[in-house]
Amino acid sequence: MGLATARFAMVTAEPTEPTAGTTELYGPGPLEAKWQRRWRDEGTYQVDNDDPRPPFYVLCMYPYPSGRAHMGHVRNYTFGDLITRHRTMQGHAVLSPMGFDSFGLPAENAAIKTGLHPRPFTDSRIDELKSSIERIGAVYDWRREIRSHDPEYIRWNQVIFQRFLATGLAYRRNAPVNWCPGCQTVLANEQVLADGTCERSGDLVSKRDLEQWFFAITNYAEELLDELEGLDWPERVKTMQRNWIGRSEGAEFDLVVADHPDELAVRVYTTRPDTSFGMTYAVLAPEHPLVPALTTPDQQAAVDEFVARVSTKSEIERLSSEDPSDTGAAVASDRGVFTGSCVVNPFNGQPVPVYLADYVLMGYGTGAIMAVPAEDQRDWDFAKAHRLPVVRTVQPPEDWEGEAYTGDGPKINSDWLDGITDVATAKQKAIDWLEAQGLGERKVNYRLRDWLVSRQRYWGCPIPVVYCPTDGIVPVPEDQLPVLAPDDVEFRPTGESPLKAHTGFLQTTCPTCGGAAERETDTMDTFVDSSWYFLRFCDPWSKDKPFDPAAAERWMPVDQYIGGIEHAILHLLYARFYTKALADLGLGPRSVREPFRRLFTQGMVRLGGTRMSKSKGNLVAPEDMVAAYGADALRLAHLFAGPPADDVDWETVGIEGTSRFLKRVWRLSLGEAAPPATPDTAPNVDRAVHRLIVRVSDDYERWSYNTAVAALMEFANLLLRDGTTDFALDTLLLLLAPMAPHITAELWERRHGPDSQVHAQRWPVADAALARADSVTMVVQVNGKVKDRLEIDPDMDEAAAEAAALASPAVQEALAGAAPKRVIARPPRLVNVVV
RNA sequence: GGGCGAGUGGCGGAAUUGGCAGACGCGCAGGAUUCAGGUUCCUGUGUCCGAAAGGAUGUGGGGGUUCAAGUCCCCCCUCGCCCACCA
Repeated sequence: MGLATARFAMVTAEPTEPTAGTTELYGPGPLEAKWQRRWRDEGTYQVDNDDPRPPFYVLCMYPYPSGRAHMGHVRNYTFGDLITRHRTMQGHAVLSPMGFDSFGLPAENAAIKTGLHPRPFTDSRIDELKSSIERIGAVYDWRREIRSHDPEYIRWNQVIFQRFLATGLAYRRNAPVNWCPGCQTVLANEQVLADGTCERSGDLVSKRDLEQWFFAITNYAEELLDELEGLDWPERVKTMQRNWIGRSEGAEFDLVVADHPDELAVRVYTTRPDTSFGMTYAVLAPEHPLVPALTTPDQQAAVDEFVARVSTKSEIERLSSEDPSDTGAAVASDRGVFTGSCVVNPFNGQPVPVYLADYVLMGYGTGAIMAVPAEDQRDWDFAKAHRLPVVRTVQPPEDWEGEAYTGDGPKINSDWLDGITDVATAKQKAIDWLEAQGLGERKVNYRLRDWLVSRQRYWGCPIPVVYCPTDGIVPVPEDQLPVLAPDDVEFRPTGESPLKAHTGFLQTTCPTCGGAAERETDTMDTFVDSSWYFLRFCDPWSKDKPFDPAAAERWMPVDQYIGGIEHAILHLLYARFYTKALADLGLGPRSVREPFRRLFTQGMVRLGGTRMSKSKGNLVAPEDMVAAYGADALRLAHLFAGPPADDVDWETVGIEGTSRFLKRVWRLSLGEAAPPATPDTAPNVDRAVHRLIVRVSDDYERWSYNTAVAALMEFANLLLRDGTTDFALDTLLLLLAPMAPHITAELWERRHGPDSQVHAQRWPVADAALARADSVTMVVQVNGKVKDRLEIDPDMDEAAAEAAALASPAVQEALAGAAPKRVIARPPRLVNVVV
């Protein structure tokens, strides 16, 4: 080999090169259309449930159909598609379905604005998105397509709901919700702005108690937490879920109300039972049911005023400390009020005053706490504002300058707990004592709350129940499902579901007694639709049940799930809950308790530093890029831009580079860019091919597509220098095929004839012996500075490497006669001579 | 306030186990081909000194461990994301 030879070969090859006029230039347009048509018409990526190959399930989170694809979609589906193609080449039966999360607010809002019914609006958006997904060459088994608003999908959604209802997993209860007086409807937390106003009407949102539907996800809190352990998910996502579930261990016990005619007790929850001797007051949530009983006549006016004020605050506002005026005692003092009553601390028999405060939430624990200002900063601030005493029960370190001390330390001021030197032991002892006295018990609490699933919206899956004056809540029998919303409704900007005004839908008969009854007009949260679509994909043709558990067992769990980090909590948690619940109900396979074995969260596409989005008006249309450079170049540009998990800024994505590379591959493959390798260069090219297979295969496994593309570029440059071989060109096409599927399909066909398809080939395997170079460069350092580079045998041992290094003239010169103090030989990479 | 990341040329990034920092690409500069533009090809491109050979320096800042640190440890700075009164 050698540069001189290669250059010479280039020069001699020149006269045989076709002139510009006869060279067929790389023109991605018609070629990509040809292959996309063929994949679709031949059903290349359709896969049957009885396929004998080992199964592999790859899934991108199904999209909300917002019209033509944007760059985020392109990035997402490029990853999914290349995995589908790569795993297929590795011999798997790859299930790669696609569907659309087609219910939701935007279509309904558009209907209110334009009068166009959400269905045609949504269907045309789906068509647009679907065709632009196909235009980037992403392939799916379209026979399995799911649309959330499909009546068949609605049917099974409702069947599952009925099973949930029958087993108590779905229930209806009064709950404090965000109520917008302007829209006359309930809002999701996400629809309430940070300042407590409605995102649509701008009105101040208040809290209201309303009957709502819930799913008892908290039944699964423990399992949802424990089974995170075994999932191959990004640590970040697992941590977010752990925090969201929020397990805490502590104790619950009663505080008896002092001097009260009735025998009343307030139950409190604490994670720090060891600090009980430091309790100097107690606090109830303003909504606590004992508030009326504990309020004394002289405090009545103050309590009423306080409760009224808190109820106008949204929960978001209450839990937020973003308001800068929220710090300091002056403000804290109006965040609570004395009830006039006292409760007795069972640990020391002392009465302490009972307050109401907005920092205590009815929805967590028991809605009441014992307050220990010395060991809780919130209690400290409140105590200071209300001039309540502070009693430390843990000795802070000598240099402690803070206020509440929450760290470890010896117990003080705590009677029989004094002398214990650590908090953990004291906690256990305090709980043991409570249990022995029959006052309370050990208790685990979760921050996670039951899932509020009802929405006062039209464009969603109807909740299939009726309300009968005699029979109460009656589920619509399964043989009458699906309950579908009527089309002839009027969309008006009242904020209320048009179903409420549709008497034909609203008025019905009770399935039990046959009397007049009213239908539920609420629909389900769209997160319900996305909580089991991946199971339906396994058997979307099922006519008698949501899906066949055996079919689901074959494919599930999803081997590779791909989506955005924005779904790290809600969607992924709900989907996990559904999978467990369906398994327990016998609707899903019992062996599958987790839906997604491996999760990848890809980064966002930004433009000029901000997130690309329609509302920001900074979209770069992928179609323009596809038209100018082709889908393959666009896919490669996304892959090459950086690590898939990182955000990318479209401004820095160099589609020029990947476009140039593909043109080069085109000319190389057609024998136009470089001549065949000579007997001198061929062995080197061969070794490079084997090394390339090792490197690129490894990069695919570890999602390092940017370096895989770099390796392929480097290899193409090598062929340009050293000449081509058939083996080199074929391997280049095979390794590139999942990432740039069109150009590789075309070039493979040209090289091997119409009966051979690149995507049907097996993924190449390197010969380790041939991948081995027969000489490698070893660096020789003196005191850590590079003095020489030696070409050595890759198997050279330490002694030989040391000898070779010391024999180097450059090293001898650097040593200047001095004897080496130490020689560190790490062949074949490096030798360091220390003087 | 808490948690998790990240900081490497003009830019995106590479360095998988502590072992030649800057692979690959963009951009830029010079050259070849071309009537010209585009395309394609070649050469150069961290910074400083130097005509060159070569030398010095260099991964946010400071310290440490090591023959050897972008990588490990400690402190600090900056940026990003998530959770934010959960008792």
